[in-house]
Amino acid sequence: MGTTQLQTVPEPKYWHLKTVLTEALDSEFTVGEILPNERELAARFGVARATLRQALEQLELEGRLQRRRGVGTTVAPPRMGVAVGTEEHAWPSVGGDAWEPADCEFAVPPAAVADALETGHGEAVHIVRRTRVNNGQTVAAELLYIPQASVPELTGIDAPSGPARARAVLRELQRREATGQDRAVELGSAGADDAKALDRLPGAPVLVVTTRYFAEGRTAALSVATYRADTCRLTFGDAGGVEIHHTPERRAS
Amino acid sequence: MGTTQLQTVPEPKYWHLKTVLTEALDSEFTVGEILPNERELAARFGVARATLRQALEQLELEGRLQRRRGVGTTVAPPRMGVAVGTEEHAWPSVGGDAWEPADCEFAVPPAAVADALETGHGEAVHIVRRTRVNNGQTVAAELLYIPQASVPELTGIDAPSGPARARAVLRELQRREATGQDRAVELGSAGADDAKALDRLPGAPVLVVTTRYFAEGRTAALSVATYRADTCRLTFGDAGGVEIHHTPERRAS
DNA sequence: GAGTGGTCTAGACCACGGT
DNA sequence: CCGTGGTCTAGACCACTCT
Repeated sequence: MGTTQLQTVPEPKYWHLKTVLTEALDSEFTVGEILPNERELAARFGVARATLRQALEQLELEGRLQRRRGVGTTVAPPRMGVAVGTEEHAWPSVGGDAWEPADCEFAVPPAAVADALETGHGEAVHIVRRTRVNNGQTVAAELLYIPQASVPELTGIDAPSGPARARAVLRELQRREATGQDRAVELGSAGADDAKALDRLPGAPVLVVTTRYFAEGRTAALSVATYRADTCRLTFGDAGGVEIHHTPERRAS
Repeated sequence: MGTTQLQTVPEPKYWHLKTVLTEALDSEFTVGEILPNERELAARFGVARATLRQALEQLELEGRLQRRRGVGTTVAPPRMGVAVGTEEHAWPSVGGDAWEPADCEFAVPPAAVADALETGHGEAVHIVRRTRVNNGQTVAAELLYIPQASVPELTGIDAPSGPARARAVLRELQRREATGQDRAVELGSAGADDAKALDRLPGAPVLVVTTRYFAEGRTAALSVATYRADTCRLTFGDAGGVEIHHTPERRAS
């Protein structure tokens, strides 16, 4: 079966639209430029707005467009590479990339998390919430589950919650030199709280990175981090990750 | 799953619908079970079919449902963990997981690929196409770009194309002991050919894994693999990857 | 042929951002 | 306030799969 498809299959309109728009983006638009609004684009292409939107949704999924209610549709910059799995716990901000502790509580985690942590199902753990900010944009929201056993020397004299508490727990965890292994990536959709943290609408596509941290042979912590799928390219390994662009980009002047 | 009333809340209907359906899936359905058709579901919830479909689309994106035209909507099994980055080139089928060479050609790659390979822009390379089959399902389609310099001893006496040729190129590449590094993962949508290989519709969400292989200090090959985002959870590292389930699943009896 | 999901239309109203 | 994208409706027809 050759790659040439000269079949008489009717290509869906939104698919053809997407192709046309992609070519237009490559040749006639610059990063950050605002597209005509949906009603005008639909009229220009002679399709219903819903059909036009189907094409725009795909392009947004692929990171080519950015749409914001009340503002408009803009041409998105190439996805930013976000390193995963190197020095996740690095405290100092390196190259405009940093984790910012947001909150901490001591509560019972979901059953599935308790299983992975090998703790009892009713057992409370430290739950640290933090966000990852890269070049001014929040690219990820993370929930870190840390059993009390992993931070035994943590006393209760600090603040019971809030960023200060989060910092204290993380500092204690870091003293144990937990190393991340057993990492998994899958597609998900942002929940209400994650969506707010990531400045997206609920249901926005996210890449869910689940990491199990080990220290001294035991599971020291479990991290569930949701990354914006539209703007992020997750990179692994020591180097910066491969970057394959659709087309040599023109830059806004 | 009774007829629940939708309140006049700022929460979108499809979002609430998704929540209700999620709970129903957890409690009242078993893996593989067929849901009522869209028209009936829409009527049962008192919404338009388009709205119902919006909820189903999200659930399919999250890997909870599987929809097939002409068949129906079924409850999807938990995502399968697919190891990435360990023994990608492993020849023998291990545990029902294997790469199957499909084709090979000698052609000029896209400019972006040539850049990553550090070859000239007009220079032809070997392009191997193969698919990854896991437990009977095709979970990934890959394009492997291999410069002639990486397989210098490859002679032209073999078949010029086809699976046999693909096997020969891969064998030669493996002799160089290329190791994968510099890996990146991002969200994409399946093209026409990938969609066909993955048994999905064009535009289906995929996880694009880009890997640069090194041998003797040089870039030996570049791999662009698209994994089905609905059924796959990509796992990294030596172990099997973390598995977080929504809910303790019931099994079809 | 019957039944399913996939595409498409032409409207309407809502929520939000900037003025 | 206006203009934007987001949600929603009630239809219609098409492509596909199974029997």
